[in-house]
Amino acid sequence: MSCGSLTIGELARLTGTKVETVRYYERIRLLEAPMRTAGNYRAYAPEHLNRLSFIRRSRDLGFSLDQVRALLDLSDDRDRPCGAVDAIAREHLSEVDRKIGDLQALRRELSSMIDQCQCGTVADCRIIEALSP
Amino acid sequence: MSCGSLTIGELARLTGTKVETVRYYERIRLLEAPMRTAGNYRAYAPEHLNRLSFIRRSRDLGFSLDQVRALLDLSDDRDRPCGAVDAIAREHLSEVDRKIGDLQALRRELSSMIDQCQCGTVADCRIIEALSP
DNA sequence: ATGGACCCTGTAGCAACTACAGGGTCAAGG
DNA sequence: CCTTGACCCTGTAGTTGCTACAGGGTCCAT
Repeated sequence: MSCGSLTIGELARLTGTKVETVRYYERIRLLEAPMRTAGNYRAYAPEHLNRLSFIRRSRDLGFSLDQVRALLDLSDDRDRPCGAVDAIAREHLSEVDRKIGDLQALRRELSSMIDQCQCGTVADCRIIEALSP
Repeated sequence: MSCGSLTIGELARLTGTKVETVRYYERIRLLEAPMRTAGNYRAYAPEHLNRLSFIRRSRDLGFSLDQVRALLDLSDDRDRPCGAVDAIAREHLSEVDRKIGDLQALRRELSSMIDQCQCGTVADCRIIEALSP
C-alpha cells in the first residue's frame, strides 16, 4: 500500500497477528478503526502498528484484554504517575503466582496417582480408584 | 426426595457443582439423563452421584471434558488393561508441566519489569516502556 | 480479460460453563 | 384450603479471546 500505510495483511504479518484477530480488536474497540481506501480497504498508519505491537506484547505476557485496555489508556497519559500501571502489573503477577501454585499442587496429585499405577486391568487401576468417590 | 433418589439441587450440593452445570453435563451427554418424577423433576439414583463425583474430581485435576469422557468409558470396562488410562493421565501431566514452565517464564519477565518501575510518571515508566515496541 | 491473492461484512463456532426469563411444583404454616 | 417461598423446568444468550467460514468485492500482473 502506498504512502506509508499498511493493509490489514501487512499489519498482521508485522505483528504476528491473524487478520481476523485485527478485525476483532477493531470490533471491540481495542484498536482504533483506520481510514479506508477508495476500494474500502483498511489503511493503517504507523501509530496502528505501535498500538498493535503493544497489545500483542501485553497479551503474550498474559494480560487480559481489559488489562491491556487499561494499560493503553494509562500509557496515553504521559504525565500521570505510573502507580496504576504498577498496580495492574502486580495484580497480574499475583494471579500468575496463584496459577503456578495451583498447577504445582495439581501436578503433585497427578504424578502420585500415575506412580501408583501398576498397569494391570482397569479393575485395579489406581488412577481410576483415585478418581472414584 | 423419597426412595433414595436425589433432586438436582441435592446432587449439586453433594458434589459441589452448580445446578446449571449438572444440566449442562446432561445436555452434552456426559451424565446420563435420570428418571423424572410425576412433576417432571429429575430424580437421581446413587450411580449418578458416583458418576458426577468422578467427573468433578477429574475436572478439579484439570482433565478436559473429552478426557473425562474417555476416563469414564475406560472405567466402565473393568477387564480391559489400564494402559489407556495411564496414557491419558501422563499426557495431561505433561500438559500441566508445559503450562507451569510457560507461566514461570512469564512470571520472570513480569517481575523483572515490575522491579524496574521507579513509580514516577507514565512518561518514564519502565513497564510501559517494556511493553512498547 | 482473467486469474489469483488479497480484502470486505456478517455470522457461527470453540471450551466450559453461567445467568437469566418466564414459567411450573411442592411442602409448610396460617 | 390457600398462600408463600424455595425449589424445579425449558430455552436462550452471555462470558473470553479468538477462529473459521460463506459469499462476495478489489487489485494487480499477465
